[in-house]
Amino acid sequence: MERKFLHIDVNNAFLSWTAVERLKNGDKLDLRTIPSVIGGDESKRRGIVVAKSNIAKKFGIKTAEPLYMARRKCPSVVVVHGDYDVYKRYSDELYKIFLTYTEKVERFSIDECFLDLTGYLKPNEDLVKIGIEIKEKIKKKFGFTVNVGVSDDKILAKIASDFEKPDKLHTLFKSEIEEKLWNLPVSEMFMVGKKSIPKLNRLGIKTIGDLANFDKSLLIKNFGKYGYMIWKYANGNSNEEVNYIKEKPKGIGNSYTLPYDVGNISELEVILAQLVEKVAYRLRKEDMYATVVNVQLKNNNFKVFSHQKKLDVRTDTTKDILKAAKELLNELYNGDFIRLVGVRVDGLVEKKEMQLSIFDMPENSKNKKIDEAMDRLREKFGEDIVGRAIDIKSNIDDK
DNA sequence: TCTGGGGTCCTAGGACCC
DNA sequence: TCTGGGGTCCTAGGACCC
Repeated sequence: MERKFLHIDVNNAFLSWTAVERLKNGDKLDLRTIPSVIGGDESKRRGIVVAKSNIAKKFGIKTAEPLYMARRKCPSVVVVHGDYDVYKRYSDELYKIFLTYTEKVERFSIDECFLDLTGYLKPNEDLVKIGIEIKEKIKKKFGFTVNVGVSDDKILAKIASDFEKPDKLHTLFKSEIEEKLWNLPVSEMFMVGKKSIPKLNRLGIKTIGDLANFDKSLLIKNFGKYGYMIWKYANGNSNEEVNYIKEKPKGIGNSYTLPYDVGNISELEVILAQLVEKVAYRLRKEDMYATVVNVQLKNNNFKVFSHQKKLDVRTDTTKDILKAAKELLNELYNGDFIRLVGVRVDGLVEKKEMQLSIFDMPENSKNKKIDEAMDRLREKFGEDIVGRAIDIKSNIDDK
């Protein structure tokens, strides 16, 4: 049976959502009508462009570039901080709308969903018409726009939604790829990033059509599995399914860019402890145990290095994770001036009643009680109630 | 007034085992 | 005393996505 996929992508999501929220709260200025960006706090060295208005884009401002560069391109650009809670709320509302069309909705990111409507359409319904209906409904209800990609292949639907923006619906059926996809430069291809472009170019691959028609085994020889994947995508044969059942995370991590470079391990350990608190809390909220702990540092030259280790016993306690993280930090730290510290737990496994006995040891139950008490404080007063050393530090820095 | 943060997947090399 | 080969596990690093 012919498959029926939609990919729906919010146009300039963080910027649009912030703009709509501000209008709702009585603001007269629509950020979408001026050169504006969502950006981080420069005094805390988070000064990058997270999202931009279409007008900002016309000035050549790019996502992820430093704000000072954006200002150089457009001195009058308005920079606004983001609000993740607002974004989460709009994302949830969208998801609810999509679920009225099919239960097969995959939340690919906070502002993108895949819908599988195969077998969900009545005989008189048409996939494109449904796409238009969804698009118009969102615009009317919320006041922001989306792009809709329509295809009989999941990845082609995603590529289609990336065509001309905003507020557009595009089809890219397998039968249309020669005409609509293959003439585009290979740099436009989903999953082809800036490291792969020159490598592909060196093989004579300039367009997506070149990629699709390139010798498969030669691509595999040069790029391994990755080569096979992008070759399939370019030929419209991803054959991927919409993963509508929410998967458990495989790893959980937090990282922190320090407001100033730190060249001293005891100061790093303070930050490390804060990050472990956060990561361990999120791990417990997922009802999972970690089997691997990873610590990452970035030095003042932006060189990233990391160490990880497998734990002897799976755990979800702050204490165990901190112990491992400290050991890793100590073997990792070489005296560099450090810009960023990160902590991740990996190899996550779901909690099962079975192993309770191992964790009922006196020492463990004590740690558990501490963690539970802290977690209750977090639930009650918000995450910031415990461990505020990071904030105190940056406040001092602001003075 | 220099470059965020959260993820997933893959690869290469070494250790270790049979 | 010149040394294969297959397999698994672990670690470090990198590419890509939003």
